[in-house]
Formats: sequence, structure tokens, C-alpha cells
Amino acid sequence: MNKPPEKAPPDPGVRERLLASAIDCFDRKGYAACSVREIVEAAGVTKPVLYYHYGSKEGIFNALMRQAMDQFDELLERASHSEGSARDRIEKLFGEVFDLFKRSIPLVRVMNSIYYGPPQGVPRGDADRVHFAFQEWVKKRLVEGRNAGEFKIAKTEDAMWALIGALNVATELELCHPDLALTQKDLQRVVGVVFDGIASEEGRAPRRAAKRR
Amino acid sequence: MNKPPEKAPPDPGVRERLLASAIDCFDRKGYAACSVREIVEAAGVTKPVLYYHYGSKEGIFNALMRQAMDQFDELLERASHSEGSARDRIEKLFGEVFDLFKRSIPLVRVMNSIYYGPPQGVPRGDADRVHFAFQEWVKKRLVEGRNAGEFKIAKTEDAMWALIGALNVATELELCHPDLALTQKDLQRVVGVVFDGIASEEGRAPRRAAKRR
DNA sequence: CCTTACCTACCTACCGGTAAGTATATTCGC
DNA sequence: GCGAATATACTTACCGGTAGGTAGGTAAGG
Repeated sequence: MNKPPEKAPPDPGVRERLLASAIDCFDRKGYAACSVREIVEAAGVTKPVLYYHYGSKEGIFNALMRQAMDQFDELLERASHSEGSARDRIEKLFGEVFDLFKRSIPLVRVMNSIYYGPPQGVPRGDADRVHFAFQEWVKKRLVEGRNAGEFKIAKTEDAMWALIGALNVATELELCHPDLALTQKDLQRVVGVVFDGIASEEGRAPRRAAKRR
Repeated sequence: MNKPPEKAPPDPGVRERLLASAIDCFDRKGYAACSVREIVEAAGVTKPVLYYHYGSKEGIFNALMRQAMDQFDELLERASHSEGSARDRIEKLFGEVFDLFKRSIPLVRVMNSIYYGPPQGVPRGDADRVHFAFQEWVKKRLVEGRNAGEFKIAKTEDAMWALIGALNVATELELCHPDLALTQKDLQRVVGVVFDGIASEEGRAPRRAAKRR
């Protein structure tokens, strides 16, 4: 990270450098074990600069979370306009979510540790909202697929949890063992096991290849 | 927590009180955001007592992890002597693991946050070993079930991840939303969706009720 | 002149860990 | 059996360092 020239004009990249430095630090140590001093040093500025731009240590954390939520919201928004069979649409969204996660591993690791783990002094923010939105989206597709004769489902929530579990397990393997991580093809096969479990007779037709973007 | 009488004979319960206090604090705030001072105050002793018994802050954390690993090892050991169809055995172990987790939520929450999240200054310890042992166990049962004609599996790992995903998603819901947590029956049904996805024709016989202990 | 962006120096509080000591129980040597 | 030595379990007071945050100031741009 380059240190800006002393007393030069305002540095347009400070905010971004602080964010990058913060997520790197939070990912390596967790929120509570990261000091503001370390974050600003890596960004090449002084401590009050962080307070100037983000208000507090928690402020910069919230900015990172907001960034992540916005990206996820966009994905969901696009997915609500997608077309195809229920299965295809779910597979497509799962593939895109998995891609997004793979591109944002440090952020995902930090977010998950706050959502499923101890709070460490920061609130969960909007995490509940996006989790529930995702669950609702999947459930809606399952209901549509059942109504269209694609699935035979006794209880929608069961199928939803089985599907989300498949996506989560792939994500978590990426978090704890990047060397053993599943590929997109792997994920689609694991999700495919779940789909096989809910497929109706007509839904058991030979499986299409999952569409990629 | 009762404070021991001043200058009384050695207190036999100090170690346990410290452990209970530590897991409570780690669960509420995470490892790094918990201070030794807070842990010992809640246990009704002074700081050097923790260092006397456990050597360091990390020492008491490791003692907690060891406890958890031991419990899990016992479960796996017992499960390797269980009998029944592959599916029954997997369902039984999953039910017992889920029960153990439900009885140890604070510990599970802390362990997961270290395993899947940023390290926070403590090593992962034996977590890899138990995760891999569990995966191996499930995989073995799947192979047995396939060889016995119970399952029709293209790739064992896919089915394993789908099953473990189902167990994990139930566990994680417990961690982040105890108010919405799945019951044992819920879990068995979610796992059942996965089993439906790998069942062979004969394996599609009407499902037995999962045995409870 | 005002606003924006940043700096140096500092604040209070607290961190993990330790030194030196005390109290009690047990063991050892006589 | 008795006193000294040792082991165990705990205390008060302290160490050096650092945590998040702030006061007061300067420089550049509009």
C-alpha cells in the first residue's frame, strides 16, 4: 500500500484502501482482534483518518457489511427476473451465489463468523434480512416447481433446507479448507442429489446441463 | 457463581467454574473480545488462578476444545459399533450429533466461529481431525449402503456433502436463530430428502421410523 | 472564508501476563 | 509425634504495552 505524498491534495483512494485493509485484517484475525492502528498502518494513513471517514471501528465494519449486502441484493433482484424451470432457476442462482462467495472469501468468512458465531462487539446488521430473503426466494421456486408438477414435495421447508444446506456446505468447505474446495460442477452435483430427492416422475427426465452465464 | 470463603482450603470446583465462565464469555463475545479479567471475575477468583490452572488465556480455550473433541470422539466411537442399514446408522448418528450440539450450543458456536471464521489468535487444534473422521464415517456408510443395494450413488462424496450439509444447516439455524430452530423430526425429514435422492429402487421401501435411544 | 482531508500528540482505560507473598495440606526426617 | 520442608492453591500489586477514540492543528481547494 503506497503512502500518499505528505500534505498533497486529497487522496481519492483512501476510503477504498481503508476498506481493503480492514477486510484483510478482519479476515486474518477477526473483528475484535484487529486494532484500528493496524488497519490504518496497512492503508498508509493515520488513525484519525479512519475516524474521519468512517466514524469508528464499527463504522468501517458496517461499511463492509453494507457492501456485501448490496452485492447479494443485486443477485437476488436479478434472479427474481430469471426464467426457466424451477430447478434451472435455483441451480442458476446457486451457481451465481457460489461464484460471488468464491470471489469474496474474506468478506464471507467474516460475515459468517459474526452471523453464526459470537457477536464480538458488532451487531448483525442486515444479515437476517438477506438470509430470509434468500430462503423465501428458494421456497417460492419450490412451490412453483411443485405446482408445475416438477417436484413432489411433502414439506417445502424440508426441501429448502436441504438445498440451502448443500450450498452452505460447499461455501464452508471453501472457508475452512480452500485446498479441498468444491468446484461449481461439484456443487451442482451435490445440489442435484437433493433435487433427485424431490423430483416427481416427470421431473426425473434426464438432467439438463446447468446453464452458465 | 459463589465466591469461595476467603483463605479456605483448596476449592475443588475452581477449574470447572473457570471453564463454565470462559465458555459463557467466549459465546457472548468471541475469544478475542473476552478478557481474562472478566472470566475470572465471573468465576469468583483472581487472575493468577486462571494462569495457575490453565497456563494462559489460550490454555483455557484449548481445555474447552479438548472437552468438546472428546465428547465427539465418544459419539463416533459408539457409532462405529452400531448396527442396521446404512441409512439407519447414518440417521442415528446424525440424531445423536444434533442432540449433542443442542446441549452444547455455546461451545459449538465458539468452535464453529474459529473453524470457519478468522482465527482470532487461537489455533484450530484438533478440529480438522474430527471433521475428517466424521466425513470418513459417513462416506464408509454410503459405500456400504451402495454395495448392499440400498443406495444408487454416482459419486459418494456428493451424497456425503449433501447429507452433511443437511446436518450443518440444522445446526447453524440453531446457532443464529434458536427461536426458529429445527427439531429432531425436522432434521430427519431434511436428511430424508437427501436419502430420497440416493435411494435405489429397493431402498425406496416405506421408511422406518428413525430409532431413538 | 469555509469546507474537506489529513496530521501529531495525547487521553483514559484496559490488556495478558508475572513477581512476590500467604495459607493450607501433605510428606519427610528425626 | 513433632517440626521442617515441600507441594498445592490462592492472593495483592504490579509490569509494559496497546486498545478505541479525541483535541488541536495545518494544508489545499473552491
